[in-house]
Amino acid sequence: MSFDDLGLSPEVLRAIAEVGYREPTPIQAQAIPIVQMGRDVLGCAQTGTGKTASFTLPMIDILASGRARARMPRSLILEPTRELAAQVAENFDLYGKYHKLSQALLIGGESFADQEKKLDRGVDVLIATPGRLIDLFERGKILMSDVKILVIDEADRMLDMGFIPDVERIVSLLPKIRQTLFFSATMPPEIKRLADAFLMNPKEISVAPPASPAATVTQGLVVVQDEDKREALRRLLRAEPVKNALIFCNRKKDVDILYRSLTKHGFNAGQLHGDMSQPKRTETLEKFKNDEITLLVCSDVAARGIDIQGLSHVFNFDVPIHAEDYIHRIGRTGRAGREGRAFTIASPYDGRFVEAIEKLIGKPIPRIEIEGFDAVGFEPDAEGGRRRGRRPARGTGRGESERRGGRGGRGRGERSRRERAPEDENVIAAAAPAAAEPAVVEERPVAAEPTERPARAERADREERAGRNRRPRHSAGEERRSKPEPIRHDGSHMDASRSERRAEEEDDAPVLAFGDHMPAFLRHPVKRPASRSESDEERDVA
DNA sequence: AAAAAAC
Repeated sequence: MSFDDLGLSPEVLRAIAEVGYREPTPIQAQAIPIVQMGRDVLGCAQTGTGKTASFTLPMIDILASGRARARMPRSLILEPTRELAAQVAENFDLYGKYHKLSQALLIGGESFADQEKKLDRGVDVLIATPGRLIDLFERGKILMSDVKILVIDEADRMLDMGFIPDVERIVSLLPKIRQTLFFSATMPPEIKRLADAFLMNPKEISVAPPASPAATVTQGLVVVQDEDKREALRRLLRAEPVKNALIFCNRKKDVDILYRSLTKHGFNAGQLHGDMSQPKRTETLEKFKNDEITLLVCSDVAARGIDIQGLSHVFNFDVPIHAEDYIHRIGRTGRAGREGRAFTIASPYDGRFVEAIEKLIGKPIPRIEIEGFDAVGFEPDAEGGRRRGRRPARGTGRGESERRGGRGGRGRGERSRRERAPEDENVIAAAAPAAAEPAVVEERPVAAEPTERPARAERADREERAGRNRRPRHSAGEERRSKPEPIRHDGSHMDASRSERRAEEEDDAPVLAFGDHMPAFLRHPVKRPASRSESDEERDVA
């Protein structure tokens, strides 16, 4: 099967060839002829299957004849997130290179003026998120009466995000006679109902059983104490052959904390979540795609559909609460038949969430071990109910750390190994991966000898920490750390007590006016407003 | 429990 067999125009074929694609993916092979026939499509496909091109390619040819009138777009594509909308727009640029189609990207967070100007000039392709589209419609900037093709992408996600009323409203504004392409990774009853309402005699296309991660993704899961998660992540990052990775957190606040922690530890990281300004979001994603940033800490804004060429790894710093999100997240890697690796860091209280995920994907996620960490199990669900706060009440932290005594994964790693029972062949020795390409973030293997913790290293560790505190805060912190920091390969920082680590974390918070000698009891992070869209700027000021 | 999306 080749693209030449699909009846696409020479112009589109030329654009495809220049991008380097030769063979259509299964969904493209199935959907393109149907779309060309003008039929409705109900596509059940995971992201990463080439879904976007399955509608952009034939749409370009269909729209090639005819011209758009002012404010009357000829086609409309609805996307759940701004990033996805932007990605689809890029797709039209790419494959529509030899056509003169006009397009407009209507998303929030950007100026109205440019979008209105484009609408006035007339657009063949309108790509939008629901909110901004409705806003512009209510301002009288758009007339929907000429829309011939409607695409609803990621319908299940629109449902999750509560966009369905908006979508229904938008669809009610469109002509009844039109072609509709409806895509969803899953088909819960509510989505089926919508599909029935929007589509006429659709051709159903299903390319991968929903809820099954790409077979090319190697998965692993490790359970550690909450307070050890960052350390566990760093070790994984150093042990794995990471080219680039998405690191998912469940909360925006934690995205920010983890991003700063990783940056502090010398990793080349960026962050992406919905409280950031749109320009910053766009810029960060661009940098990640250009490999200027290696690790992107993100919320679920990036969980679905975002297409990053050759993403080597996905890490779940938090277990996703909704099992489907697990599939979406790890589906960012292993795309287009490539290999990908996905690791999940669970806390002892995530048992039931992990269970739900394993039930959904129909198999257990292989447990891995991280050198130097004790194997921790899940707490029974009863206790999970009153999950301990992520940040225990603050004291000086001293008593806590003393009670914990010399906890430190190191020295007890050996013992943990006996826990491995059920599926030894599946155990991924995360700390000593099979020789693949070397890690970008860390070339040397993580310490293998879990025996003694040299006091010298510990002291150096403390001094280093203290030194960092004395160092003036740079405003250009990100640039300063563009290269991984080649320190502490031996995992000596493992034994930092929890209080030390907490202090380290508070170190991230902007501290005003106390200089270096602020008393410890005052070292609380500044309480910030819920919206932290300017967090980067705040940090620079601090 | 949290994320996303309009101002």
